[in-house]
Amino acid sequence: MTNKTRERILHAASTLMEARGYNQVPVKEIAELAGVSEMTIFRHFETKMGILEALIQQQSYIPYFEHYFQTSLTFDVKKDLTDIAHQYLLYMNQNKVIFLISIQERGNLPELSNLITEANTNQLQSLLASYFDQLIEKGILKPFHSESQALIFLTTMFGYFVTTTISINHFLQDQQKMFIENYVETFLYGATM
Amino acid sequence: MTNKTRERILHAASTLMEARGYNQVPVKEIAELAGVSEMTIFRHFETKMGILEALIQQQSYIPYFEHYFQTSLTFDVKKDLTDIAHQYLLYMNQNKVIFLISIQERGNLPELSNLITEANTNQLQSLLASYFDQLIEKGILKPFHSESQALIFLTTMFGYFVTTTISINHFLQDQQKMFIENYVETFLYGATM
DNA sequence: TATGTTTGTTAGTGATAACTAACATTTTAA
DNA sequence: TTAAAATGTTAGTTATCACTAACAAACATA
Repeated sequence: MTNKTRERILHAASTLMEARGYNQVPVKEIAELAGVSEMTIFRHFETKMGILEALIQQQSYIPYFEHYFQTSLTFDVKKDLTDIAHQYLLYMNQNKVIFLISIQERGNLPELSNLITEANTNQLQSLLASYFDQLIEKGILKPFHSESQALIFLTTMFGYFVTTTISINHFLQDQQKMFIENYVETFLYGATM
Repeated sequence: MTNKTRERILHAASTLMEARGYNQVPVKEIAELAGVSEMTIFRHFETKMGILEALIQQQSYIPYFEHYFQTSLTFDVKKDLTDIAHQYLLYMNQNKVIFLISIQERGNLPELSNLITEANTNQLQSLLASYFDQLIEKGILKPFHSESQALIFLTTMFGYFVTTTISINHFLQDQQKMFIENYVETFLYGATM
């Protein structure tokens, strides 16, 4: 039962903190939603911060983008970029709670922001850039600065992620496919005639 | 002296809240930075929320993008888009504190998010879309769905804004010019040969 | 059944922070 | 100079909340 209790607590914490952040969710309320007593939480996690740390442990799964880039590329640019965009959003949505809390607690836990931005930019960006470099060599892409273009591509997807994350219904989740489709098209072929 | 005191308080509050948000900044600390006593703050603003409201009043200047679109367009697409991007970032940076707090307080003050996203998407997006429509008619742009393309363009700039806002030095401020330059280029002419 | 493990209950501690009250001091302007 | 307005000081109230202690109840498993 211990394990299920722990999961219920983490799930409750995640739900509440996604909506209201870390500081604004009292432990008592997490306990209520999880259907356990407050004491149980402290016995499991010691401190409130312990809950957050467990959440980070549980949610910030660092995907092997390396693996993806080594195995799943087809060098059909359109297909690849579309897929990368979806993969990226999948990853970011899994880290949504942590992302939101990292903004909120940026004063207290600056390391948290890095968890997101590290993987976000550093890792993915350089992988994407070297993919672009390969395409440049193949004569498919223009000989631009690949790092800059990777940054542009990921920045757009990041903007999409943030928009869907902070505003409830600003644009709907099932518009995602269309957004990516349109964006990849423009990114590759431009808006001009 | 009243006016200067008020300004000093608001300035101190803005500085501290930009770094650490609303809840995590005690009134006492705002008083210290402003060089006034805590009582003075309460005499000026009644409650802590009063400070935030005054900040919103002061900072969320809603720019007349309409005016801009009516007067400053040259229909040199590259030039226009570059300029629009800069204008947009200027606007967002003026609302930076409010943007950050709106994420943090999204549980308590959901209306706040709208201040940003309203002007952000609704107003600017449709203005940009109709600009695109004109360019499509002129045969300069492809006959795509203008709203979608406007969304893409603004989403990228929004992503850039959020990145520079939440991570201290993720990419530097003076890279802005280059980022916009690169992005406009790719947006217009695409990444492929 | 017996025993150890997990959970519940209750009452309380200590820290923080928003906000108030009352009075003293300084500053401003006529 | 003098009165009013603005600010400072201090001491305290109240509420919230993380966290603890001690004991009781439920539960699991051997």
